[in-house]
Amino acid sequence: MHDLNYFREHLAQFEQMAGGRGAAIDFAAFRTLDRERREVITAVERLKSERNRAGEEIARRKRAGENADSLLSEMKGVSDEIKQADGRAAELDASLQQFMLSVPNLPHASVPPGRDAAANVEVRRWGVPPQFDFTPRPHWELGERAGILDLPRAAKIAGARFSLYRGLGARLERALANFFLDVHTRNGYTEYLPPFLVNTASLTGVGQLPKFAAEMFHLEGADLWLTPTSEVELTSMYRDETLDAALLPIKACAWTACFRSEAGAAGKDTRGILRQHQFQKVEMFKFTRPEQSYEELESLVRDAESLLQQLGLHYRVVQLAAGDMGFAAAKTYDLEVWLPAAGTFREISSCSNCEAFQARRSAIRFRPKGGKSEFVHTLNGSGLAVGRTWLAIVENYQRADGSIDVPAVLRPYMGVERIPPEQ
RNA sequence: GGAGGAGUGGCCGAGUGGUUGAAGGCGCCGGUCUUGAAAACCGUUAGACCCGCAAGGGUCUCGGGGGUUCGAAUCCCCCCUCCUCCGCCA
Repeated sequence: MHDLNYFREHLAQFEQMAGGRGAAIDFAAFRTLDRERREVITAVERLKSERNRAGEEIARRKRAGENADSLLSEMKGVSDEIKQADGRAAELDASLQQFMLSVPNLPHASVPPGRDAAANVEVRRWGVPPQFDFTPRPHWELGERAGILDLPRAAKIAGARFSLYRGLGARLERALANFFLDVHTRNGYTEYLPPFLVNTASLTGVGQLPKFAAEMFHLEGADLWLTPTSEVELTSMYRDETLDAALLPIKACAWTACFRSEAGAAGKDTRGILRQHQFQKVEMFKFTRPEQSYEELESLVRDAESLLQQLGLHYRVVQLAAGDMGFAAAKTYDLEVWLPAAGTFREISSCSNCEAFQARRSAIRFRPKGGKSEFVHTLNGSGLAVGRTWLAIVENYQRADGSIDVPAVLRPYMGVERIPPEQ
């Protein structure tokens, strides 16, 4: 969310941004609403000021044993007026709030313009694609043959877009999560294990609500949703707090399951486990001072990259264009890993600086030495999506016989050097 | 799930309808003193919003929401959170 005064004074800039992002925002409605709201507030505050003054006078007269009946009956009328105007002000306030909550973040000056992924810019590449003297198989074939992934039975348990890992497949998933967390904690990120269910206030604070309710699972009869990403939990743990400035930047990481309804994704990536209703992710998160957030974004990306490098997976870093970024992000880098069966790069991590957008919604501040409190900047990045790393390893490390080599860094976690072709 | 208790400013803690945005203490920040520091003393110390070029003025906020009243931290109703005991449970 944006600062109301800033928004009002820079409307042209926001109108331009909305055009660039393809966001439909009714600026005319805002102007009307904003004007009316301020008129009503000004009027009601004048009445309240009058009431407060009269209240003091009534108290004074009563103490002095004088009669205050005339003032009392006069104020009765004023009080009714206030009640009415206050109701109207509350309505307008709520409408304005809803409007402001639906305005996406402004892209940083370094973000390439463009409405969609076609305008994204490749920043760098690492490694080379593995060479095969056979046709590489997709992970669902390899997984099924090796007995480490059972999608038909997952469908029996829960339905399409759910997975059931088995044996060394389950172990690989667990090994990856442990490996990621071990690296992050060595790099100074504090490990958290948060709730997987989150409330409406938390989702609103990060920008997931009110606009993206359809992309999540909601519990019946409770104000709880299945978390779509632990970015929600890690942001919200400090909601309504003023952080100790000396502690910034604060670095956190967490392993959680993530749940997405993938509404509107029908027909996309239906084979395999690339796009699931439930997947695991290790998230990296930072709370920083405003002046250091872009520097911290670069190091966040490098922290994510180092995981792929240690795993020996070929990848590229892509900077997202304005129109391809998430609602809350001011600048985003995606890490895309090479998938040999499809012969394409696919997203495995997304690292964003949200600047003060989430901090303002969530009221997360810090106080500079001797100064007024300010909003922190929040950054998040996957480090990494575990399920997608799983399938990247299976595909990139496959051998002709259908067995899968275990990357060296994972062997201590796996206890084996290779996943055999049949189990 | 049942019974009881509690939620006040960065923290502790007063306050049961009328200069209480809130005593007092602690902490923090600034200053005086000091070669420096400590101590002592003085001062400051939340956020949001509205009017205003500004200076400044005003409104709201005592877990959240609603109500009673000219006026509510103080009275009433609903909800939330925490604590204790019971039940249940991994």
